[in-house]
Amino acid sequence: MKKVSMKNIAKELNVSITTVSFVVNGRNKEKGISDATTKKVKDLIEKRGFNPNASARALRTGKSNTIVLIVEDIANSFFGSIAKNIEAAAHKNGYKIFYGSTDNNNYTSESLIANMKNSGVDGFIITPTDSLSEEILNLKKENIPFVLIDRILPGIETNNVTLDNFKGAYELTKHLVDNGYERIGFITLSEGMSQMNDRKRGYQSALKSKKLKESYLEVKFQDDGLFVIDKIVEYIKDNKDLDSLFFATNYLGIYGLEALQKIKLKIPNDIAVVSFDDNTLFKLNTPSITVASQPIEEIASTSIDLLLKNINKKGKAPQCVSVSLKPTIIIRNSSTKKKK
Amino acid sequence: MKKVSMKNIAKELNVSITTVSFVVNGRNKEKGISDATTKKVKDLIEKRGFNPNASARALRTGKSNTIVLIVEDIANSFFGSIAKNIEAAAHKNGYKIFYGSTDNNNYTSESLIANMKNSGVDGFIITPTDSLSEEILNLKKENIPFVLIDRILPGIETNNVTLDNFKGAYELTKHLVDNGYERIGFITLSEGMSQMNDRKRGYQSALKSKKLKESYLEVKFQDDGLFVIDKIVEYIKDNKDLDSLFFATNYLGIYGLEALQKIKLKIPNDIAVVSFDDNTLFKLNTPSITVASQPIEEIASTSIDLLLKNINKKGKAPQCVSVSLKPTIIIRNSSTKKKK
DNA sequence: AATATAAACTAAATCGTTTTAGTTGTGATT
DNA sequence: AATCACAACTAAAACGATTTAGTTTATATT
Repeated sequence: MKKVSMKNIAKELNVSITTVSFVVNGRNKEKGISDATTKKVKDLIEKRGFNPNASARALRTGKSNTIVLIVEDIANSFFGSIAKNIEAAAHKNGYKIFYGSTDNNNYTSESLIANMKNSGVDGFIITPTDSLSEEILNLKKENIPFVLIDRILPGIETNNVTLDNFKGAYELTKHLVDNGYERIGFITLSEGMSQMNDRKRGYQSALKSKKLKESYLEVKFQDDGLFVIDKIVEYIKDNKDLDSLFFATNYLGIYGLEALQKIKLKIPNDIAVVSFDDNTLFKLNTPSITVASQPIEEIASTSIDLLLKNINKKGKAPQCVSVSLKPTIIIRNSSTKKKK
Repeated sequence: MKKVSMKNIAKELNVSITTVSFVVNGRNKEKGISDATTKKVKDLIEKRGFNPNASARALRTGKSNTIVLIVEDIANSFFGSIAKNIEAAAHKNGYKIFYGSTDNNNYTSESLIANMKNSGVDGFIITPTDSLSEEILNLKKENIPFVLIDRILPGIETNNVTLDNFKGAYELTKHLVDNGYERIGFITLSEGMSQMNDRKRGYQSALKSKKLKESYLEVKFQDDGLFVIDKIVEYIKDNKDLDSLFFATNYLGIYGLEALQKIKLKIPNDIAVVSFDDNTLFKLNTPSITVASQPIEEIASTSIDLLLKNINKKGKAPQCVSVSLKPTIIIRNSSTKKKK
């Protein structure tokens, strides 16, 4: 059961390794290998079950047909779905995918990128953490193709595909306001990532037009779930005048539901709820939750397309393209008209 | 911005490539490189930002520090969480992870494994589809380390870590019976994967001791969600005597909740519900759903440990070890005592 | 002075491909 | 008979590491 290489095949057939290589890569016509020889080689390859060694190929060509997907958390349904879609497209195009979760930790992100870079990957799709600028600039400098998703690094020009977070948050807030809610609490992360900032701006902008007061609870991404739930409970108790809550991201929304369950507040009569990001839980919850939903398939397909385009034109002018996709507001039962 | 290789470093310092290699791999003491030379090399490596080329290394050593994780569906929270935990352990041990989703499709699984095999990966963690025997036997024959998770292939001895599915299903069914339910519908997949078969046997065994009648709905994994929901609705309507439902896997449970919502049946008064696999939705649902929960961290850590152990003892007697982990029954409000 | 021992280092082969710059042989053209 | 064109093929370098089997130099031992 010894390894079968081009060398073996060539020797057994009394042809050169070059010939075998040409046939393997389908360049036999182009390179003037006769049909007879081509067939001979193909047959033996089939018989011996030969498969080219990827490391040797990558070493020689400098191309590994591998891309890296770095997300915040692969166990989160939003990123899981993105990963699923990106995977499908990648495999269809002959690429394999390394993945990694950052947990929004900057150090993790850095070492993830560093490690992968050494592995000679062809490109990156990255959900950046907020202080990843240096690593990202390095990627640019080294001319390694990459695209940022979900959020960007302000001040750095890159390929990126994001959501129009401002619009989503504005419309979600506007929906609450239109339904008569006046004290809307905004629960978000304290880390200053661009998508969160944009959502905050959207919320603020919608309030400002009606001259309503802002109210915030900020938690850390790293905080333990139970701790976050307690924080939310505390926040609600400390702000009795709140008539509605806006959760800026899906897991905050889920923690929020747990918190409200814990203190037995009824949605929407005691307090209305809206959240960013859709998922099955929000759809099936009693009551179902109003959300700003992201076009996951589109995010995935756009980003992988963009990356592959960049990989293939390697060397050419590395133009940066920014894609902003539109959210869909899905109105459900957690935010029905406020009863006076 | 040209590539920096050992060759460059060596030339610049007037030492041999060998010396550089020894230092890079921390074998300087062992190989009798003087402290002065070692420092000199280390300093320049730092200065130039040298990183060894992974392809060259893999080509020469036959080891790529890469493993493959093949799951049913990375977007499913169960597999997403497994992936997250495996990833953490892998990275800690210096391994990168390729991932792939099979969607329970045999052809996809096969080509996934074939592709990855050529990439010279060090090992596999696989959620096998039901007719993957040939590929798996090939892996054994080629002496490539792998471990099966979640389910096994009957008749093939492998490394594997699974749940005691019989026990979980038995206890979940027993719980329903103890609470007075007598007509329990079992909703499962028609594909004959081992974990599903075991769950079915557990259900049957629990019914048999009380001489209760069995009742089944089988759907295909590939079926569209809306179609499955309709099937469940139809099944309930056709079997008016059902007083409870047992969903054999988490997404079936979720479809089940959608179906019950659609026809406005109240849990547990109209019909009780239990499901395999826990998740946030089941916990937060109104009412919360009774489940058999799998020890995800343990599944992940056990399987990666087992795989790494196998990779490291390569060549040694390839003993097959089977680990069966215990489920936890979490009793919630969807299966309270039946009212007569 | 010859020899042994140890410390510090290195030349070159090797892994399995791809690719450049050929070579060889044959038949047609002058 | 010499030249040319073309088809069919190939030798060998290169990619960037690891590793074996050394070599060289200095010091200690007889």
